[in-house]
Amino acid sequence: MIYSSELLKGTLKTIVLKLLADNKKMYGYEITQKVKELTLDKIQITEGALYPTLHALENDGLVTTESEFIGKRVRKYYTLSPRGKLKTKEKVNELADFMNTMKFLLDIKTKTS
Amino acid sequence: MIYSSELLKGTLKTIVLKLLADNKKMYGYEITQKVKELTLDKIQITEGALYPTLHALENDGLVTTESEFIGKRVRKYYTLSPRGKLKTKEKVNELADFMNTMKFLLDIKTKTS
DNA sequence: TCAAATACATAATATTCTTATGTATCTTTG
DNA sequence: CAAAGATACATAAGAATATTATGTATTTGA
Repeated sequence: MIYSSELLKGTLKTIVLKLLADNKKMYGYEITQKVKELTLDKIQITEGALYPTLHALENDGLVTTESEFIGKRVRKYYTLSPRGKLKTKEKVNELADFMNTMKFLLDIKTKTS
Repeated sequence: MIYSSELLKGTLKTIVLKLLADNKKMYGYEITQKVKELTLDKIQITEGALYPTLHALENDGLVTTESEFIGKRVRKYYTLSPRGKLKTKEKVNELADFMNTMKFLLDIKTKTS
């Protein structure tokens, strides 16, 4: 199963931040592969979604970047800034809370109010 | 806490379908209030999001409607069609699965691959 | 009586994704 | 050794789905 695309909406930024928190330093393509691997292909981040998201995180000062040459090809590493680390905790907590709320909503068997 | 707005994206349709599955017959305003109540004000569905969603469900044949007059004011009830019931199960299962995957992603402590 | 709540709806705008396209290098395999 | 596939970046057009604003109207409660 691959999830219908709308589910990812609103969670991509949090996923990226969390991966950076766990892995210190990652580059874009690596992030797509890591997510694909960890989710057994259920979540496949497209490049058209990822790169703009990474650029937005950089503009917001949540990550810093450093480019490295691997042969002749450039590779752009992203690292969380101190503010990025705080933001990650907030976003992860919020998403965890949201999922608990959703779990409750989806399990309710109440027939009347 | 009220969740940042992007989290709701992609889950609204599922929430509405699930509520209709549990309560047989509901009208729009009632749905907004029920969600607000069940989530302790954490999720507040806006009318601009809800009504187009309900209309889309109707166009897709997932719900049927019947209007009723309460005094001089109209109230439009929504009920799941047979296809809507099937669709609800699919969507709820998919979202539950997605949340498990996200839970795993957010909990991982792996430092390297 | 007048504000707040109930009840519907739509339009303009914003956000955030998909899909398509572009460029270029590196690696594997027949 | 050529060609396909993987690696690696990026942006633009379009779609989907929400917010915010606006509109209409009735009912309720302080």
